[in-house]
Amino acid sequence: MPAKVRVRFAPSPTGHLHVGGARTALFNWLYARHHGGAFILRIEDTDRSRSTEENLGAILDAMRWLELDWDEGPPAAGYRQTERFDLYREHAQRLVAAGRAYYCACSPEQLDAERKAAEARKETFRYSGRCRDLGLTTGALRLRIPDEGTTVVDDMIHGPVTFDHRQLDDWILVRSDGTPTYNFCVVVDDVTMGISHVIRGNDHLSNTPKQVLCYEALDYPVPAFAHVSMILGADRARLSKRHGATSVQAYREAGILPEALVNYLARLGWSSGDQEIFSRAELIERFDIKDVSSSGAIFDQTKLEWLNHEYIKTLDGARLAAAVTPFVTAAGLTPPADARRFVGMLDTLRERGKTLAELVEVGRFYFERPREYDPRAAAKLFTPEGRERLGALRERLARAEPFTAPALEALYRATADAMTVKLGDIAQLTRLAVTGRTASPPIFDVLALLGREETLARLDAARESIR
RNA sequence: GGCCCCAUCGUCUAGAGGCCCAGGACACGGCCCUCUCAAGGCUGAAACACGGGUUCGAAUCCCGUUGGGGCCA
Repeated sequence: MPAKVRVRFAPSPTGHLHVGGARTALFNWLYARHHGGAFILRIEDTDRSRSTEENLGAILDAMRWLELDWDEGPPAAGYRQTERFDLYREHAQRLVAAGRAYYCACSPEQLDAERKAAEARKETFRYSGRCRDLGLTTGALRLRIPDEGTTVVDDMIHGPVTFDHRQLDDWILVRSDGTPTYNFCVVVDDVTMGISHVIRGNDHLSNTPKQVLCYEALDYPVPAFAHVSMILGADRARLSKRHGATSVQAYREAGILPEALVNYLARLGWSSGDQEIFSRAELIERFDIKDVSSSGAIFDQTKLEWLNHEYIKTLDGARLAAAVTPFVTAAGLTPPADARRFVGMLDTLRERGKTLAELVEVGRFYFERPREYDPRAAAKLFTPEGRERLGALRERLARAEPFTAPALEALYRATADAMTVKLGDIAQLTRLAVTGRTASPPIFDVLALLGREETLARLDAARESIR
């Protein structure tokens, strides 16, 4: 029987949740949910100078927004590295006692000189191991690495990766000031938390043999590893701020739906046949770490927006309304009090905006009267003749019964015939008068949603503007 | 610099020796639909980095080159 699956995501609260981190978290989460295991959240906050509570809060918030719920982790105690120093100290002592680690008193200057000398000889610098058998009791604690042989990391994505011990240093576990190093904390944490599978970014692959040797020195079973490729910018360099938005929060603020971001991130480097859209349940069912690609993937915002649009098009009306409301408010507008009317408006908008923010932009006229009319269209349509037509339309609309889209369309078609003009002529004229623009949802839907009173008021205002 | 990882359309990918003169999706072009804009339907252009092997046969296996990325400094 395979051991119970326990995976973890370990962000540093030195910034917001990066989309690359979010994808790593997602893969861990999916792996846990697929196998009925546990997903653990651990906070790597040993870098006290750059870690803040605000960042931690923002990360937890982003995780919750993505609905990546954790089975263990904050706010429970013991899931922050700053709360675990006793554990690191204890394990360091064990290694010393077992003779697997030793103190090194070499000064930085000495090491530096050796490094320069090695460079001068065109050799790779590697710590000499001078202090190995001195039996020192202070200084930096180093792990004793075998001189010969290799360590093979059997990666679930990359397969076996061999590292020659001659390339590895006796690396430092604890600095001379007593603080444990990152790689050592990670090993101790993963071991003490019973992590079975370490799914993390590709940037950690090179450090893995050092960690494996540390597990072995500690006489602990080595977990399985899966190194996921990194997310790249358009220039194939690691995705960073200079490429634009990188944080989950930024996408949230841009009006991306969490299910769309999850779907996009899952599909970035992972696939299941030709399928593009996956519900969360399908993702959990289909996800297999073995299907994750070993090559880096460029973050394509255009495709994210396409996916977001797909979700916007199919989202339940009430949920869409709830999701859009903060964006309406943020634009300084107010959604209609009548929830059904609001949903009706959104139904005409959802095909026309790829993000929640765009929905508001494209449907702005629903929430406020046009402040101005498209100048080019106005020059063409708001003529004395246009004014007259608007007047005729106004009279008919005042009597239209019922004031519904199909009825209004019939009315307009009859009117066009009576005026011997094309439907488009009076439809565009009306659109400009009511929305101020030349593009909008079907104009009859718009009029019906706005209601008779508002429609007539806007037609009057438009006629007023024609002088 | 040393070590490690990676390499299919512009992008995300399918492909685990013959099903592939390479399939899907985004983006892009055309046509249709149409009160505008969208959405939708149909359709087009677009890739196995290069060079050697192995094999009857290679996008798929091996070696090298080139290019990109990462880690250690």
